Amino acid sequence: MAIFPDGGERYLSTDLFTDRTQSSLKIYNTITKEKGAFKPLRPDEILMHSCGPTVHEVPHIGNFRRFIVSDLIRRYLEYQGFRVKHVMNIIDLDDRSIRGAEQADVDLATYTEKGATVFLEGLRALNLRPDEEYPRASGHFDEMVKLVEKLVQKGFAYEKLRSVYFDISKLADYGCLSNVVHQKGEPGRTVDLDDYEKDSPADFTLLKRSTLSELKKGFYFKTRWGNVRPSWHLECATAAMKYLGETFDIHASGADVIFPHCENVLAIGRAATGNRPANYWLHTELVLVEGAKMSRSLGNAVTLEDLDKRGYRGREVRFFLLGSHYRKPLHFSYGALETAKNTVRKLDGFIQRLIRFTPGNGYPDTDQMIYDVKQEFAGAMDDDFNVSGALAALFGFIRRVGLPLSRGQFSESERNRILETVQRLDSVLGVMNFEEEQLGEAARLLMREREMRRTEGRWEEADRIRDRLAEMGVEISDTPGGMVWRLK
RNA sequence: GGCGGCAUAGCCAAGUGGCUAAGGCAGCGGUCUGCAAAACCGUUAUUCUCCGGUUCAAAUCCGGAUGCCGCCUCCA
Repeated sequence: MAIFPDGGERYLSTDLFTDRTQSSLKIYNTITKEKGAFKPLRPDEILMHSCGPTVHEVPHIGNFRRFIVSDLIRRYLEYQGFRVKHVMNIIDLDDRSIRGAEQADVDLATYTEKGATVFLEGLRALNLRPDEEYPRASGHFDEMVKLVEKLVQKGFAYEKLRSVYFDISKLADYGCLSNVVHQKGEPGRTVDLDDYEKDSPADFTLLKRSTLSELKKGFYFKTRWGNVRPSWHLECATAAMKYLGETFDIHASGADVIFPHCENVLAIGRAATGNRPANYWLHTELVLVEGAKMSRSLGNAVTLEDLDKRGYRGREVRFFLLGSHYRKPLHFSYGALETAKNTVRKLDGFIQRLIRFTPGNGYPDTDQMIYDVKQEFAGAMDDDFNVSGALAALFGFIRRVGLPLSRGQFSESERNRILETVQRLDSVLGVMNFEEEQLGEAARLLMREREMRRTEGRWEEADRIRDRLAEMGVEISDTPGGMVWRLK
């Protein structure tokens, strides 16, 4: 047993102890229905695909949840020392976009621009790490056709009345992701057989014959089968395989689209290459509002803009969407958002106190505390991204640091190590603010004036100045060590 | 009807067989303060929806009940 002068923390956290081939991360895989060890395809780089959004309208925060989860996963893998290549395709070629563009009498690109722009702005507001690029379905039609040709050649797809369908009876184990079993003559409840011209109602669309009005407006692509538009499943499968290759590590999506969408992306990949396109299939649960799925059609959708108007910033929304486990539904309410806001404020206060700290003679437990929080944090995240456990570790650390910090016991280098640790944990969470708050000259003068009034015992005047500072957004507290302030 | 999932304090939430059931928010008590606020200290579930079973031992496993959510091949 070696004894390190600094408690070993710095030594143990170096790369010497990071064996990436032996990652202790466990991930729940929707295909196997169990948590298992994560084994990356390559030693240093993770390839990850997230089903992107449709952009026929402005996204709501329920849409954003799974992107934040993808971001959390990506950040945690990066925290573990992996490089992550993440691809998220933007679906700007779906039926609703086409219908919307038709009705608005504009071309498709114009129609989808707003949704796409607001979506990308949302990613920034919610502090998601940017990808290299965000491929759009509309720019990848040739690749889609090539993929369909391959499926037709291999006998997995057929043309009927100028549409091309995927024949699921040709693929053994179709349904292995969602467990949807196809029984003869017993289609699901919502199947209206009159709407179908496929060989079997269970087959899914790859390329759909364009309607007359779509043809008139020019919303179609020419192929050897006729004038068509692609299906969402084909778009997703094409983008993932183009940017990540035939086999990648992680496919992330929403629990509401396991079937049919992800099942069909999996089917296309397996049919085309003989292998599963992704090894790990993750699905984030939904955001619920008063017990029902948040969706535009139910009229309960809340957008980032709505929340911004009510005074909730991106970091606060991020914390709310991040705060509970991704495989559990998340109940939206303004009360819950208020909780998130208070919690983020508490974190901000802690950071500001660390930044403006009073140096002391040193606190011997510092390195042990740092070692513990990193262990607990990683232990929780390794367990299928247990954010609640990771946050508990963080808050436990903050509590342990709190007393010595309030007494001014930490040395400068200890304070710096604590700050670095919190920064490192936040490289995963992405909810904290490490910029020192600045005070304006006017506020500074008022504070000096108040201090004078207080020493003179003119309490009413001092209180009036405190109120004025509060109006300016500066919160004043009188502590044994003197007046302290922070921004509201 | 089929498939998948959920139920833990006032609210949110971790815990999937064994140490006092994490943590957050809110609340309450205290220290400090001219008053406040912040900070810090302390406190808040003999019990995990209900009933039965297995076990030396169950929030955790099994059976059943109740309530709730998502999906069921158009579209997303």
